Amino acid sequence: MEISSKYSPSEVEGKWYQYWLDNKLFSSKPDGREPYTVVIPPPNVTGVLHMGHVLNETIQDILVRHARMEGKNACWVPGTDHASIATEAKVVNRLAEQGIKKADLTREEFLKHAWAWTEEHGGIILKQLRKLGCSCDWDRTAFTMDGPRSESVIKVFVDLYRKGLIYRGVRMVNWDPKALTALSDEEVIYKEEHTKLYYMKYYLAEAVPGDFVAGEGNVVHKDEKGYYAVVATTRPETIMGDVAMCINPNDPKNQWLKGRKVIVPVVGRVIPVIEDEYVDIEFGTGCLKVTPAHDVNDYMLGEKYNLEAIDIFNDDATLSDRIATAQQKSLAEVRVSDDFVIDLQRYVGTERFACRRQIAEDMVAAGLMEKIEDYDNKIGCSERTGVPIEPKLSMQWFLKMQHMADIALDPVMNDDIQFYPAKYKNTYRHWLENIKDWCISRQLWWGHRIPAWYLPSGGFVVAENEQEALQLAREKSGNPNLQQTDLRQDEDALDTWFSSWLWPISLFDGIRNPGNEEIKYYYPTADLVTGPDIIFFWVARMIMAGYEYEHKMPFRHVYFTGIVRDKLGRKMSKSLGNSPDPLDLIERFGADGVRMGMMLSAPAGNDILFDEVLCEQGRNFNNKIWNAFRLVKGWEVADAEQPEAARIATNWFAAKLRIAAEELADDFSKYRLSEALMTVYKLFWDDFCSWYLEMIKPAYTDGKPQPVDRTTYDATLQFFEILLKMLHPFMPFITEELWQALYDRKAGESIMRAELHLPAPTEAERQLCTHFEAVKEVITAVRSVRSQKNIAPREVLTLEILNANPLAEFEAPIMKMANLAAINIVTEKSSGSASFLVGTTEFAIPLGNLIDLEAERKKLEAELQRIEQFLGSIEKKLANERFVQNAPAAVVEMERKKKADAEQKIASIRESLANL
RNA sequence: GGGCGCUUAGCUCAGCUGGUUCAGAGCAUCUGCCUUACAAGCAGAGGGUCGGCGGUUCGAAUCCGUCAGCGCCCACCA
Repeated sequence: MEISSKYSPSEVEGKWYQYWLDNKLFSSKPDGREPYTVVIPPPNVTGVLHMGHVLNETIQDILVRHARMEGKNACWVPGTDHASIATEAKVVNRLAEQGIKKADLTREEFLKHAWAWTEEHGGIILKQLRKLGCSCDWDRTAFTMDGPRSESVIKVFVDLYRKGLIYRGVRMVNWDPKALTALSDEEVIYKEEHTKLYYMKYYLAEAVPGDFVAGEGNVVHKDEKGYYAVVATTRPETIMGDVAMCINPNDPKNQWLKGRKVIVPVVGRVIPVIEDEYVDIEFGTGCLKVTPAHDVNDYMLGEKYNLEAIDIFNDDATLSDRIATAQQKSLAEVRVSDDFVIDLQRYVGTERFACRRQIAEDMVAAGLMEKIEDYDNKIGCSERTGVPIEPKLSMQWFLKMQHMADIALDPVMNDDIQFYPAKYKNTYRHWLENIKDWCISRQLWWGHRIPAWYLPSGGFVVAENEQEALQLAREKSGNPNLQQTDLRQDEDALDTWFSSWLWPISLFDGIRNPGNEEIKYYYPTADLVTGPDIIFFWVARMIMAGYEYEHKMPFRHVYFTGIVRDKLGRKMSKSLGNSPDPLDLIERFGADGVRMGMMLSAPAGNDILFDEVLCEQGRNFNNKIWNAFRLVKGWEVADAEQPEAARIATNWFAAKLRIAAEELADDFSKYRLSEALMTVYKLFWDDFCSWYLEMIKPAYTDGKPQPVDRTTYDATLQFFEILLKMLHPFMPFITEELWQALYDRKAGESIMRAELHLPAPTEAERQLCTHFEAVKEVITAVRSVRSQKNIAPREVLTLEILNANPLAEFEAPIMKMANLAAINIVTEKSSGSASFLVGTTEFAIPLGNLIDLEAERKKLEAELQRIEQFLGSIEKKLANERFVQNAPAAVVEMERKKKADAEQKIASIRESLANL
């Protein structure tokens, strides 16, 4: 049979994926087996596959396929996330391209567009996962906004509301002025920015009799317009909302300001100087402007001192006309000199940053600005839209988190739920111990609408549906004639994570249908694979929901992946253009090659420096496997006696497989998947191909290959099958292709469902492998001599062993692999031979006049020096009485043996030198 | 400002409770080979004062302290 020497993934991958689908090999139903459940971290429904997904999904598929081959009932549930803010933003942009403004649409019209978009793009990513080989149970594909999931979300909202854990209130929230919605604290990312620090003059409102007495550390400012305090701020535009100035009562510089009133520059409002130890004496001038509507801390001060909050912005962060109204009002109360006032009307409607520039300019012109300095500052920005968030007072829905934190902390700290790597336990604890209530409402349409209905008479009811709402509303209002149309449902949607936190439960319908067969069987899930960036957004909250609704952990292990970076360590991004298209990579290297490339560089929790050459390595490995298969299947088989070398090789490799299986199991149990892959990689390439196959390869006589004996052949096919099984979780396609071709298989059979159980290695097998390492050393040493002396591999040599051969039982493979004519035990080496040591045994290869005596002497002398040095250090150690007394006997014994060995080696090298 | 982590070969990383001749792996590099499975390959080789300093110990890549560099997370300094 003629098979290409190159493996061609594109020809087999599609075929086998379809085969798996056709035979329902991914599907799972509850049965008597141990379940192994994984729920996919649902990608955004409109997203496309990127390298981060490739990493994440490959890991999950490896775990799932591995569990399946262990005989577990593996169930990997796929699905997508509606990603409310991201998707809504995309839809808004798309509509804008068509000249449609969201504001011009009704909610219903907008949602129609959003669903159309979702249907158009939704699921693309799931199709792409198939190319990667993901073995998800596609019949279970879910969407966070499909029927069952939406009902679950609403049910949970109502339940938590009735438990008193959800409340509605006016709070300072993170406002995204682009998306026009509130965000949770977790959705705000802080960015370092170069800004300015503006020092503004707040003149005293009252005339002061005489001069202030300097001293007492008072720092007093005065100019022709009078005395003034200086306030430093990064946001001069917010002075329009100033209602107080605050100093630290212990600040010596500002004692003179105690009890005074000052004039807000530009605005002309007269405000009190209040005192609070919150103010940092060291920062700026120690004077803080208080703007309760636009700063979280100021808001707290406002509450404490009962100050008015003047909201100066519209929702889109343009200046509201309230600033002008407020100015007129305050000027009507206390008239101040025009020197300090500018009509605020001119700022109404301007954008916040334009306004900042303008007001700073105006203040400089009016002499109200002391100075402006450069300043580095951290600015909170919206995770989704990127624009700086605006702290804003608004009415929102919140979930009380203390109770949730209480039930979610212990299980992680005491390892009921295990994190890999464990360092994230700290991060997790810190967040839970400083938990804040979760703002769950979003001013968006794309999402689960909050199930609250407002009554015409005021107040609201929370219910699972309109009928129930109406009934509750009638009871609450005491008006039995109340109609559906009298009720107005809350316009807001819920935070996306308010649905994803239920994912491990809602996928098995555990919320709507508690205690059903599926939830009982599949929950808790086994492993969650996700990035540490969503540990708070998602992981922590799933744990909370898990304990609240199932009273059990949602998953037993969490595997945190790293971030995929390029080989220079930069994050992959569209703008850098350093993010390869996974489908293109699959095209070029095959899915198996890409999977391997990804895994070779992916220890849990460390960032992954992705380099295409790793995929190349994966492709090369596929090719190696392919060619090993070609070799083995190309052999003719005969009923002949098994050659000695093959017999030994077979025993050795059988032992080697068991030891490797043990290592693999250990790697898997610790989620060290890269190591596991490397273990199989070396097992296949080095041990199987370079050693085993070479040892059993039938000889050629008369230019024709001899047939292989049946015993060896059968063993080899078995080994090959085991190797394929070990490789299958990592490289599903090529292993299926070859597994199918290795033996005759029944229709519908698959390596996917083949089980892999190897017995633990026996002590004798371990010994065998240890001895065999010495065999390899001898063979390598002979080859090395060949290489140094330029002796062709096909030229037959003789090997001499001084005194006795400790590897006597391995003569056959040594002769074959080193291409020797004979192995002779000698008491004295032939003159003119190249010698080497393995262990304490001396070997020599007679080379006649090929030998370069001088070079040989140099080599031996170098070796002698090295060993003498080594001996010296050991002797010193053994001469140290404290070592001999304190170290464990075994360690001392080992040192004595090292000494004896070294002495023996020195003796034999000296002898060789003498013989030269 | 707090917390966590990292620093071992040219690159990416192993090295678990200090002691098996412990300084390792893969890739890359160098040398020689188109040897009848595979040149996307075969055989062989070179390469590191384990970030610096100090300490504990009979013994330190491993434990402790400290310094330097890098990274991540959290935090209301305007």
